[in-house]
Amino acid sequence: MVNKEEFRKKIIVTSGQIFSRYGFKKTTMDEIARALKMGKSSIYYYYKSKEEIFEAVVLHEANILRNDLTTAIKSVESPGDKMRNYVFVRMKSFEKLSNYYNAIFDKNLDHFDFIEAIRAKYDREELAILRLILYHGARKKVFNVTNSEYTALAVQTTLKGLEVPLFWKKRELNIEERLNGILDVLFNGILKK
Amino acid sequence: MVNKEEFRKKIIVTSGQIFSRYGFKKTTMDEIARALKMGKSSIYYYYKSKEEIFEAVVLHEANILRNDLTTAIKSVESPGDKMRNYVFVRMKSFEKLSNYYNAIFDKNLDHFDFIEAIRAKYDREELAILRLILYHGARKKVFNVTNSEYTALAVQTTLKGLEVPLFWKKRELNIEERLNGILDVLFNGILKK
DNA sequence: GAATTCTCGACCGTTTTCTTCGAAAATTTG
DNA sequence: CAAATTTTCGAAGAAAACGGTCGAGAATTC
Repeated sequence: MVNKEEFRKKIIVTSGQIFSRYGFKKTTMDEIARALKMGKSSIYYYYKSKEEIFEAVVLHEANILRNDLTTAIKSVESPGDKMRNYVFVRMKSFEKLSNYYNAIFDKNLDHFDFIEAIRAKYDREELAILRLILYHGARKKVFNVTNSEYTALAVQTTLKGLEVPLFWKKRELNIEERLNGILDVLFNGILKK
Repeated sequence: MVNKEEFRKKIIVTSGQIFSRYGFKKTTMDEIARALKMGKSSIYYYYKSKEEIFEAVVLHEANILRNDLTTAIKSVESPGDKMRNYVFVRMKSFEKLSNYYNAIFDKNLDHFDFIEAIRAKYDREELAILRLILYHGARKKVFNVTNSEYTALAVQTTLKGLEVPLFWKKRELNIEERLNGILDVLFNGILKK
């Protein structure tokens, strides 16, 4: 009884690994059960469906992403580094998460509107973070930003643009290169000369 | 008619990408068809079964591996570099190929003895290559090898040992580190002092 | 315009897959 | 220890997915 919540978490972590590798549809309950070394039916004692597990996994993963991002920007001082760290960690994490999306956009997007909810929430949070970074950068006279609100939106749009190939093509290997290029442009348009 | 062989190749390349990502079982004919932008039944005009496609893919991939290996050892001069290149390219390729094996060793190994045949053939070829590298190294007085035959076998055994975790564990991230360590040991036991 | 090559949707039989259920372990409680 | 509760599991079902077939019809070649 004391370990029940703990075991639910173990299920999330374990099945999360499989989901991230194969996506929602291609991951079977048998696989999850085997990975947990337990009978398949036992899982239904903790979660009532495959979808419920998936939901919990995505939520968990989203929280990890949030955490990674905040520690990434806290780990450096200068606004430029903060921005660079944020962008890199974000895109790296999305590369990992892209499998979840590929899983969903197969045909079933009807039932998975909870993902859109998470997404919307994180869009707002991201905007706030970006705005803060930009604002502090402007205060420190490192960035040349008059309206951090609008600029944050522009940056976010760019980042979303980077996500697109992650959905469609399976592997665009030059993503790191592209990131550097975009950061370059971003900074040279932003930094005080 | 002129493009038929060409199209067969396109099928191999495309489905090869999917196989390498999801393995044999999790790859569906519908997916392959969708990726090729063609009706599922049309594929059966070119190949008569999923297994036949898979067989062609593995053969194709094996040839690419052979090519990569020969160019890798031709690209450098010194025996030490040749050996190092060979080992690295081989292990990198096997990491990519490991999905095929994971696909097969689910439960169905009965029907896939053609893989064992390829494997055996490449074992022999690999032995020949290793023997040659060692032999030339010894001739150039860089390696201290008296019997290149036996030493080649020893090296091959080590490389096979490295494959094992690729089968069982999905991701052993420190494989590159391990490779360096093994090469270190190998060279320090081989190089003339 | 006939013959051949190629594509495709509809469909079939089988297998896979998610989920349920009831009963048996295992554990806790009285 | 025995009753009560919690946790595990094998068997089984209902539905979906899957590999593969077939015949008809485009598209191309002759």
